[in-house]
Amino acid sequence: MGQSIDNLFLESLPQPYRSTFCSRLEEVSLPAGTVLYEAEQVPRYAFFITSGLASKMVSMSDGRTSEIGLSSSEGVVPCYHLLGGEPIGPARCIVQTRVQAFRMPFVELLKEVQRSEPLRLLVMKCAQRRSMILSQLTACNRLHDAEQRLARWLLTAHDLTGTTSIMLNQGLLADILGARRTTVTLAAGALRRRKLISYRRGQIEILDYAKLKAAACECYETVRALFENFYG
Amino acid sequence: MGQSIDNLFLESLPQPYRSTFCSRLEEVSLPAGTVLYEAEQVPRYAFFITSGLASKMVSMSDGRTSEIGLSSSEGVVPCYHLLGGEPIGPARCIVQTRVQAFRMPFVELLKEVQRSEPLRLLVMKCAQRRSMILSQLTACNRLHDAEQRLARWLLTAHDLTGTTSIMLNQGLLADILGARRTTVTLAAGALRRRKLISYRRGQIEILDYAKLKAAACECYETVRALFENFYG
DNA sequence: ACATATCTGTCTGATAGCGAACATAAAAAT
DNA sequence: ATTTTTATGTTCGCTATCAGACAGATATGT
Repeated sequence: MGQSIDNLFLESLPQPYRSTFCSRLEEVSLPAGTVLYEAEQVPRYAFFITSGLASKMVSMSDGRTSEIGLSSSEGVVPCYHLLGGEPIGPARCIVQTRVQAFRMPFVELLKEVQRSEPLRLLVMKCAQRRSMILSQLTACNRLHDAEQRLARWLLTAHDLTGTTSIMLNQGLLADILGARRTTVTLAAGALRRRKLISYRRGQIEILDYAKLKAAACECYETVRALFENFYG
Repeated sequence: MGQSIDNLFLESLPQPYRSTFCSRLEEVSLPAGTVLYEAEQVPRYAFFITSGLASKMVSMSDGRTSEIGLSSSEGVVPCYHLLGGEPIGPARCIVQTRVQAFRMPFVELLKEVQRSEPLRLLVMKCAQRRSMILSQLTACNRLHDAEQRLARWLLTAHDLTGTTSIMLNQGLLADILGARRTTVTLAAGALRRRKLISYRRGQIEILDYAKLKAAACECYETVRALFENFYG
């Protein structure tokens, strides 16, 4: 029953606080395209995703975009907005594949983070991990080519969702990778020819995890390692 | 008299805590090339820079590098290592132009961050700002060309140090921008031809701030705005 | 003044990716 | 079944950057 694994952030809150906290959450199901928060705005809600994928995206004035982070059931969205400074950042967060999540009004969570030490400790740890991932991806975006980055993204998405099948077309992948759609077509075509993946009209299938990892840049492994033993 | 402005982080600690805290700091002067902390290692010291520039760099296994953050007197180095998770990240920090700083053993500061609320609040705010900068630069590295990024970097360095003159040769700029040295030569040459900058053997001068800003990508302004009114 | 090290400029061929246009194929709507 | 929409594949010329080599210029040390 690969359905609805719980959220790791919520799961690692200590009892009995966890139960109290969770009773204040509302469960929602959000289709692809839903905006979880906008750039340059205070988020309305914070989300604890239990399944699906959401991307944090930065858009430039010419309309080009690049993903700066991928979220699923591993933490809280938004994350660094909760650290006590102005909760307004340059990125927006958008659902890529239908998300199940628990949500709470953002300002309510912000207050709770100030009030509750266990909650604050977790938020800080998650923000730290997110920063380290961002560090690696900043360099990755500069130094690695489209095929390597596509392989890295697919592997990360696989790890986050626990499935080998990802519903996402090449146009959206282009937005994520900060490349042209035709560049994604070429990169995906190359991976398919080598039988590392298959796909058809928005459904991508990972066929050979080991070889796909070899095709990805080292950034995949660097980021993956940051998730090991994270919640003690 | 343009010497040694104070560190903004330290300055915004509330009294009398500030005096107590600062009495535990040791002043150091560190030449270009000094490593403030290594990748994949627990930092030995935390630094509160009062003048000079230090770059956080990520290196790939092929030896290519990219800067992921630039630090001067605006905060604390390292920053996100202080958030309570494992204080080991993918980046190293290296002095680019001689740094004056106050330092404290890293683990000592880590304990103090847990103990002192005003200190913790500041660290969290700084980590949040650093994350937002990282977000923008992740996309910038993907979407903008070498000349735009060079202009952005020079302007940011100018803002951080308060000088129009930066001591740095093109080889180091190439490491920072994640490009070849010849690419930097071309980009710098183009900016010089347009009289936005001048340089000779490692000394870069900003000649026309406004035009240089126009030559830079929007990321410069986005990042700069994150520093406005930051410390209340 | 000279030798040496370092920094900068330039050239070459090769490649990745852009930007735009258009063709084909597969799903969805009627 | 036919039409419409959407996703994918392909081509083309163009540009930025890579990767490597080498020459010239400017500091620095003696």
